[in-house]
Amino acid sequence: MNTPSHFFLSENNIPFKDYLKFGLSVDCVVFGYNEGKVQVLLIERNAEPFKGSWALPGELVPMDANLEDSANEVLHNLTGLSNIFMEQFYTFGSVDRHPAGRVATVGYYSLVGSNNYRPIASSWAKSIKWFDIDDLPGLAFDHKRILQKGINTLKRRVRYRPVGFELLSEKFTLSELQDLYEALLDSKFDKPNFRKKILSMDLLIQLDELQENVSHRPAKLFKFDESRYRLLREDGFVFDI
Amino acid sequence: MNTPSHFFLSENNIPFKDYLKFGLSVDCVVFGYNEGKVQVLLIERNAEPFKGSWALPGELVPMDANLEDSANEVLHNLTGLSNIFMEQFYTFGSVDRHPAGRVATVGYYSLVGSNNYRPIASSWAKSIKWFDIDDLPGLAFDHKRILQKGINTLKRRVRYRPVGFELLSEKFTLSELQDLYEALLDSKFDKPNFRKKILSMDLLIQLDELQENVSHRPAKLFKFDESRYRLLREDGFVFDI
DNA sequence: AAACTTAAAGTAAAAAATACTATAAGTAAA
DNA sequence: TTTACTTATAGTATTTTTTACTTTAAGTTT
Repeated sequence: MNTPSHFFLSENNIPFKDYLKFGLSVDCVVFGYNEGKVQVLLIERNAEPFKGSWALPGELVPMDANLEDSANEVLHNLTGLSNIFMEQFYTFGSVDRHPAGRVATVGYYSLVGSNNYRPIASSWAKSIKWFDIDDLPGLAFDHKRILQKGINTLKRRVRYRPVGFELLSEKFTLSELQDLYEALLDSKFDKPNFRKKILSMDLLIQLDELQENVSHRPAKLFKFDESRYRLLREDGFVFDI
Repeated sequence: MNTPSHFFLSENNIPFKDYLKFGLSVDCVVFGYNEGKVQVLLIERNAEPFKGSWALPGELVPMDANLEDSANEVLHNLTGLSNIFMEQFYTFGSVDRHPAGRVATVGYYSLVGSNNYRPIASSWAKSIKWFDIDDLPGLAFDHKRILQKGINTLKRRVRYRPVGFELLSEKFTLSELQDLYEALLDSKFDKPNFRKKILSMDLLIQLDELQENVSHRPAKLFKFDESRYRLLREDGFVFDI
């Protein structure tokens, strides 16, 4: 075949409009972090196909909506939150991935801080639930593959971008941060060395507050210095853990 | 709005088939490397819209073709080559990105070794040409943005994956490799140190051959040890330059 | 007050990155 | 055929970073 790009009429005389029969959807891998475990938010479908199956939250993109807007809407419907960290990671378009037509889906992942999440009451889905990423149910469509790719992407990107902070409360201790990174990268770090490394990046603001309700010496609280990060990045700094 | 994922009929009663009106295309950022310059292959369109403009090679995905197959076909038509390194990097789906309909496009980048490329005679496009990535013409559609994202992606990924080798001939000298990395990352490295770093990874096979037709001491030729790389990766090794 | 737990600072050894020097091995010009 | 020139390649010493480990601090619980 020899179909040039974006022709109104291709060389083999297939009219342009015959190419306009795709569905496009977005599917969101929503990551959370709780009690040392990285989690994802799944919905239980309440419509065919795959009614009753667990699935990634997503929607068919309306003809007049941009992809990002559509993904943000899914997230907003699900959590009630706006302005959540979100990034596209991959597009899945196998011919047979949807039983009812040719639907390509664009995968987004987002990170929900543990203090941020409010479950939403809606007819959206039969139920919504957090699952540990190492204890997942079977999923509808090709969502297993999408989810796995999302997890791999997060695990890779977390080393080179300060995305980890998005998963914590705004204020956190260095030990909490370390626990998170250990869960994400499944490895262990030496505590004093982890402190030194993180602090030497000069990306954290130490607050005048201490941890509360712990039965031991409380740790100092920190928050991520967003504006300083932007500044450093302009000078070519690359976050690396 | 409240459109759940993949319903046959959405809650606001829009029939499923009314969502199936997207076009889907692939656009390829084909990277090459020549005389110390990183280049991309562009085509001059010979059909409306944007007839006469430079553009990324791409095509509308046929209803019965997978995305990767479609991208591979574009590349095959363009260069006559198969089995070229290729990776998806981002999907662009703005409502108004195509003047003739709602067309989302999936961006792929590929790397063509400098010994590999054979220009193709075809009705594909008015002309095909390599451009240095720091001296690009205006482009059709939103291809400027797509290309820029492709370049950024390559520059980021090149640090953590041994993609650089794909851009050289199968056999190369360490100085050639260094020049390539200096062009990709625009920075300079100390020559003896670069050698040591690369060789210490144990990813190169030293051949019993020397560079030819140079007016100075010829360097030893090396090739990339693909199978060893796969092996190391299984043990968690991450290429890092 | 003593035992316990985690925070946080400090220190020394090992490893890696960096800067630089020296030598080798070819071509080209005198 | 020697000398100059260019690039390859080996080697070394210094600095910086990472790693492993020790010590002290500051709270809670018994």
